[in-house]
Amino acid sequence: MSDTPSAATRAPAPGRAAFDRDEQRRRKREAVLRVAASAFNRRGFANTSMDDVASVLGVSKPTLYQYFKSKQELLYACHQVAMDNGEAGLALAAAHDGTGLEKLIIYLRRYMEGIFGDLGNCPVLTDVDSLVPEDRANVVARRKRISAATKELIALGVADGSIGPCDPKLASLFALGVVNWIPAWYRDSGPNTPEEIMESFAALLISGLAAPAAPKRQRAKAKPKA
Amino acid sequence: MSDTPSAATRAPAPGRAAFDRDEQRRRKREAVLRVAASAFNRRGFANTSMDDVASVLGVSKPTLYQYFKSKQELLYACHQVAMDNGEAGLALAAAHDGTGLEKLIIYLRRYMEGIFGDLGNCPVLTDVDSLVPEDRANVVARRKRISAATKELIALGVADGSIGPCDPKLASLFALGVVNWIPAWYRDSGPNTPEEIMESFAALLISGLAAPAAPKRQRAKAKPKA
DNA sequence: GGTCCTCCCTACCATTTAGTATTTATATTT
DNA sequence: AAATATAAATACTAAATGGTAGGGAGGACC
Repeated sequence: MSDTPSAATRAPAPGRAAFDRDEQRRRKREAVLRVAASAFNRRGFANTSMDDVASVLGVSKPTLYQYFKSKQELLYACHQVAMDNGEAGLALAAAHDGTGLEKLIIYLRRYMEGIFGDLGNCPVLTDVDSLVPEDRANVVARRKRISAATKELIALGVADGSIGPCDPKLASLFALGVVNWIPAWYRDSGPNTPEEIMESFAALLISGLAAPAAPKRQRAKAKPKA
Repeated sequence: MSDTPSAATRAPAPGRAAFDRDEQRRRKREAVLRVAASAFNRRGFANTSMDDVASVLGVSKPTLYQYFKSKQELLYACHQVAMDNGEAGLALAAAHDGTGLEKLIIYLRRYMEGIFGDLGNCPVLTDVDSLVPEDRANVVARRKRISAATKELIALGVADGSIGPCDPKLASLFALGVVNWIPAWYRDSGPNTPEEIMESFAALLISGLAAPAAPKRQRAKAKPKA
């Protein structure tokens, strides 16, 4: 106590220790999120208890509360990851210089990659109602922007002739439905790889949306079965 | 009061009174199911309490238990209605004499009609886990049959040339995803009528699946918006 | 009028589960 | 090595909610 242990002694590398700790903490937090997302996705948000999540991780429930202050925050984080994927796809599409249809497919591919990714295998976005009102408003608004951007992409395609005449609003709901429904049936142990699925779906979307007289009519080389 | 209005008037059809009672009971049961299905669909099964359902109907909770022995039975009934719609569509498709693609569209249209119908606006089929094990097995098995039939319809179309080469399994997941996702966004108060939606989606599915060189390449006469 | 029978409601119970208070172990710093 | 801060476990609280028991109101039939 003769000397207050503050400044001089902690100076050498006080930051690194803190950094390592923070890094570990960050990783643990992510592990919690990953497990929770997977469980929420498989069994539903309300059907998954915090004890369930904890037991999968081999820890006890209060531990989870060191990383997320509530179950709802966990759900909120899941929603954000999913929306991050959507926005990443939109950014990719914006960066690509091509037709509206091409942009749309680039976007949807990226979005699907997120869905298949460990973390992005995120909760069916249905459960907006379980969120805290403030978070809900946030999620709804952000999702609305993503939806609108999807619609705009399709409208662009219709305008430049790469997409056949259609109602962009309905066409976007069509495309997003296909993609959003994936978590409902996809299982890692299933017969198809994410790549096969993305390939097939992209091809189906392309042929579904492409303008009838489109110059290059792509179709995935499907494996004939019989 | 001199004459009890009972006997004479009731005598002619004593059975009718009983019938009316049963009929009333049946109607009440249906009302419960309708309200519950709507609530489950909107807010999720687990987020909807029996008190919620009861209060919408203006009755008390125990009353519900006169028509359904448990909340899970209510969910089971919802699943059955949805599957009834699917099977009705399959029957319609089987009765139609045409290409695989035509059959598929007939089936999916009927299925969508069910989804838009008051009652068929049924719970996202996701919540299989909330069912009693026995019911769950039943639902899973029946759904698997419907899924398989959908796949078969597509395989038929591929075989007869009305549908382009593709993996029938993935194509069926594609088509069912579009349709199953509808309850997630459709609202009666929305801008589009069920007919418009069905028309658009059918057109998108047709052009998405039809064989490239298909003789009659249909495209819905979309209303050009601008 | 008396007796069912049907229906529904007011409590109530029991279970599940989100979240917390308190204690114990672990690692880091001086 | 002592001290401190962090992390995690045990044991608990409180609220929500599925489901039930028992009673009361009203019509139907003798």
